[in-house]
Amino acid sequence: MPELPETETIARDLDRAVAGAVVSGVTVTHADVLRETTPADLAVRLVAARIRRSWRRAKLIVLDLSTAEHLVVQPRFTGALLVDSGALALAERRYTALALHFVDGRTLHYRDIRRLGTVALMGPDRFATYTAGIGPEPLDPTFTADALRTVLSRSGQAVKKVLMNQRQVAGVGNIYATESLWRAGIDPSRSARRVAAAEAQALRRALIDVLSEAIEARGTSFRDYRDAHGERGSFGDHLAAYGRAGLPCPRCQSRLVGTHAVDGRMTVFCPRCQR
DNA sequence: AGGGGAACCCGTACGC
DNA sequence: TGCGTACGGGTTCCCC
Repeated sequence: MPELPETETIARDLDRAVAGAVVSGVTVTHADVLRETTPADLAVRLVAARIRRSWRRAKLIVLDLSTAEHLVVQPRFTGALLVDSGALALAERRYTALALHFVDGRTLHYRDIRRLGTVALMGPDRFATYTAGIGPEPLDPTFTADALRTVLSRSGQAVKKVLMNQRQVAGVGNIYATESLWRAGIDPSRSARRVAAAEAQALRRALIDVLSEAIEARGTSFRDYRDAHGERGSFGDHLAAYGRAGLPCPRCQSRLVGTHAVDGRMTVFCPRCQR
């Protein structure tokens, strides 16, 4: 389940690997991952295009093309982008849904075991509209405490749910919402608009710190996540709350509680130091 | 507006 | 051993 740090890791690795590569062909083996395009249309629009760069927006990997179009990959749970220079094992290619072949002989696989992930091809206008609907990037300088407070004040929903809503804040999912709320000492179920200014400031700090540290660690490998080299991230060793229900809170030693009460998603928090 | 539920998909875990 | 079924998980969409 790649969130912001995992997606950032993939996008950076991919940028090093395939920026400048020119597409020579496209193979679609599972068309159901495609959005806003078809296999035939994809081939027409991608062949001869050069990949300008690979970057991240929210939990999306965006490949900018020389045609001014954008290939937008949303890996969801099991999606992965793997660069094959000829050494990729057959088992790794088994779940390829889409492959871009490059003039230099390499292949970029979009592999997705459960195929809930998506790949869309968007023109510049469509891409602009699409990204305009996504909330601010937490690591952007414009994501100030005031900006976060404005977002939170607009909703009476649980603060954790608001953090995870991509229209409100970009790139934050269950792991990093859980961790940042633990660090900020805020109960995940508390109404967003009841988060005070000082708390919003602490929450902003916690989000930025947690996400930055996780990028440094190349992400958290829970279940299937692997980076573009097939490697795991190491931030899992630093999680204080996520996945630790029943274990002692690292801050106050109280027993961490796991609940599905917020948005039907597993939430772990410390009932003593998160209020 | 906000809440609930379904759909998307298939490996994994489990029951028999 | 094998077959059948429930489950999870982020996002979107639909309905109340």
